[in-house]
Amino acid sequence: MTGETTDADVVRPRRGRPKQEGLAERRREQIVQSAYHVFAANGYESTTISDVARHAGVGQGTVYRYFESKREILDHVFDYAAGQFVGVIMTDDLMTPIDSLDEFSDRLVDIAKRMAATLEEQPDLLKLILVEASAADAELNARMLGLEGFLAEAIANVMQDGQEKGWVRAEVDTAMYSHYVIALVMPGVRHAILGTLTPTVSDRFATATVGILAAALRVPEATAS
Amino acid sequence: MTGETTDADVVRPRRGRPKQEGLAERRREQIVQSAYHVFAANGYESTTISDVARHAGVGQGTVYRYFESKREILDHVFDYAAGQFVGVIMTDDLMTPIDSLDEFSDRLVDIAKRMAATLEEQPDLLKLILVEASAADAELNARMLGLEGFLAEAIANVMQDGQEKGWVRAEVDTAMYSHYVIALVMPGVRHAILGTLTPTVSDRFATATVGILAAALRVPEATAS
Amino acid sequence: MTGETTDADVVRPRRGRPKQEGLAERRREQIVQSAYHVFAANGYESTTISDVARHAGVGQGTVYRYFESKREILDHVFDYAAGQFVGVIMTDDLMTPIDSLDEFSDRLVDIAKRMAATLEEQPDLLKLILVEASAADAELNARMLGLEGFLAEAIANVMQDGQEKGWVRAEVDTAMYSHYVIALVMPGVRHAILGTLTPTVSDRFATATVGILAAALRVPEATAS
Amino acid sequence: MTGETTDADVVRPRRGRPKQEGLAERRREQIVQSAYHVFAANGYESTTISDVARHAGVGQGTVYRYFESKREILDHVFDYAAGQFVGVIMTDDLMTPIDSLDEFSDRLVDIAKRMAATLEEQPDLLKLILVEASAADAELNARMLGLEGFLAEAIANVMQDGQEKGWVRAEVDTAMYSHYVIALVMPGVRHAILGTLTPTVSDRFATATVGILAAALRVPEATAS
DNA sequence: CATGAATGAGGCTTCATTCAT
DNA sequence: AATGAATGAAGCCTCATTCAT
Repeated sequence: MTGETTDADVVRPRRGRPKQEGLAERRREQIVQSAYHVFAANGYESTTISDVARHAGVGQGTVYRYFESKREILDHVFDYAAGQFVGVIMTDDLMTPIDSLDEFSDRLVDIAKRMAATLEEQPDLLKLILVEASAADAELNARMLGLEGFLAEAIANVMQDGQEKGWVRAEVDTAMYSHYVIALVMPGVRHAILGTLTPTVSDRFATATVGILAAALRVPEATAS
Repeated sequence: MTGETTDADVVRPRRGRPKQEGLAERRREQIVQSAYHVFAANGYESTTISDVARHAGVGQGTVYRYFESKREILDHVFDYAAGQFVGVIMTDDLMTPIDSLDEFSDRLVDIAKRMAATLEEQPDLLKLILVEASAADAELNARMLGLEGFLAEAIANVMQDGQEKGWVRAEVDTAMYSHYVIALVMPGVRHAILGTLTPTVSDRFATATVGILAAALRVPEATAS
Repeated sequence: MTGETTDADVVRPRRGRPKQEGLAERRREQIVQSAYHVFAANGYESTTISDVARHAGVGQGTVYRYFESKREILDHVFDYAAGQFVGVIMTDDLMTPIDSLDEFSDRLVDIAKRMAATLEEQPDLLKLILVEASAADAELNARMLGLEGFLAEAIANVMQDGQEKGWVRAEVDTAMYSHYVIALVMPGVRHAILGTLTPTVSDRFATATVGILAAALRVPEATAS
Repeated sequence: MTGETTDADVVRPRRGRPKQEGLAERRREQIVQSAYHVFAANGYESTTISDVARHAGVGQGTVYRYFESKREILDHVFDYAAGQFVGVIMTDDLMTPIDSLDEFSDRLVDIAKRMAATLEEQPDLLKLILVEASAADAELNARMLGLEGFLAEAIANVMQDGQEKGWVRAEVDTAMYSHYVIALVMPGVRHAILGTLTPTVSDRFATATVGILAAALRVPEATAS
């Protein structure tokens, strides 16, 4: 109120506990990751905030300092999981052009391997994306579809490029087939989620997936001719 | 559990009028069907017993005369939905032998059409089987996989027969591919669940599915050589 | 119970526990009264639903079978208290015409006595109306003012009648004074609320209230002369 | 931190710079005033310490350096409000003797005007004293009554003096009537609290209040005689 | 001193399940 | 057999208060 406060009072130069920039973000991540695990383990509805807090090693109240509601946490968990998922698939080498069906197959197998590896470490990743997301909520479901659409789009581009380059049959409905590429990965993915994936079985899945895809896309051997 | 509870009350061994033997069964079905609808509409967790009872036109207490718990109802709902689902697919003509890839394709398209029709009437059918079942519970999830395995088995048989008859490539890993047949149906199914299935789109899905499958199974044109 | 339940099922003739018409209303009253007591004793905010339920001798869940929320209970409690309050004041004899200031005073004293008696039995009555209502909520506050306005209106009517009949000074602003009649009752009321009202003190309040009012309304002595 | 926490730390007996002795007191006032505003705006129970701190422009923790508990703040807020309230009424000129009923009336109108002016600036003042105080707590309620008693006492003195000087009827029970003076101010006050006080209405209130009071106190015109 | 992060007790509310009629 | 009333456990969320920095 009065002027004679020497200088301070107005500038309020770092008084009190320093605000620890970044703490908030770290806490959010910490909580989201914990939520990710317990949601995946028990399902969203069956998980209590208490569970999340305990797993994160914080009090329940703390959770609410960083998220408005349980539902908001799920949103972030989905983003987190989707981010990881996409991260596994979308690597730089994905962007390099593909010039033959074999390359495409290799690339797919590559991705599949990476995914398998990731899923081995984080078996919950897809359960969360696939199951919890669809069960939770129409809105989240839509976002999941968005993610799928995004992937399909990328795949469709590759296939179109392949058509131009001649290693994909011209008749292929790329917009459709892209979704089928994803669908063809699912059987393997599901087993991975369930944890029943020995290397042998994994190979069979890879072979089958690639075999079917190759057959579907391959330009008919200029038979006879 | 078993009958010998002195005075019964549990089994009520036909004393007096046998009552309508089927009455109890009818009530159960009535409740299961109601639960099926409301579970599919709102999800298992978000549905209250009250909702089920109201939809069934009975009191909540009555529900508990026929089912031990909410969870048990879900079991039965799953069975109900699975039964309907299988019923659509497993018709007599499925049992008739298949002698060519075209026949196989036709048969698939046939099934797909029947499924599409069913889903149009009962859009919740698959949502329940696919989404609610997996979200609810490990045990139910296992049963869902069992159902899938059962279907895959049937398909594998057909394909093996096809190999013997020569209209399926010998290299095909039938045990695996059968799962992929199911996987290839999924993109269309998902759209059906979401209700975004115009006839045109439906056709594209059918063409794609059958196209891919045919390519995958087809015996290479007597490459002559 | 009725004989021929042969087919019925449509008419559903009193099956199950008879719905006990009136039970709901009784329970509501029971809960409202309990709430009335505990709210008055501890204040609305400091009272828990558990308190209300315990006082009513029911489970907390039961409370929510009859009221949507704690706030809704308060509404009903207010109505209940206001009803009782008005009931004490608005008796038949209040409607009989008044022909002199003395009669008016007597009538007021009468009401005051009845109120004092009521307050002795239910010391919380006014605390609830006056204090809790105003503290709780703008809306409830408005309703309280409405009640006051209603009373004032009645009093104003009597005074206007008195002006016509000549026992109230013509200069009196009846619309205003009516509120003051209520205001003049308040000192006594407050003491009653606080429970510090011996008969002697009560008399002094009555005398003072009536004395002031009489002086305010009285037509100047036989101005004639 | 510092080693010599021996005893000090609490009193901090002027070591080094005496600090600004009044600083603590200023902080307290600052917080009390903020609390006063938010309590009045939202009610005591609905206000959080966070609200108070934010309004005061300090951290929540800081609040607890100056007050033991939320409740203690309310105490001080009450004192603050009461102090302001009394300050408006108890001015020097109040102490000057009063020699006639007219003077008394004038004085009352004067006070009323000052109060009206104050309430216009600080509409929350009385809401806090009247409503929040009574709702919060028996102890605070008692203090409120104490305040009222204090005012009544002062008024009673004036009236007694008036009796001696002859401008107040001898029959007047001054100890009682003093409370009624306050009561008669209430209708106007309430409207002021509610903010529904146009100048016209204000005049009517003033006229009515003074009119009633004058009638009640006035020595009967030594009629005839 | 000041601060904001952390916390856990506790409140309101929902709902699966039991039970008297 | 059927019903709806009753219940209490449990969940989400708020917030007064404590404490490390």
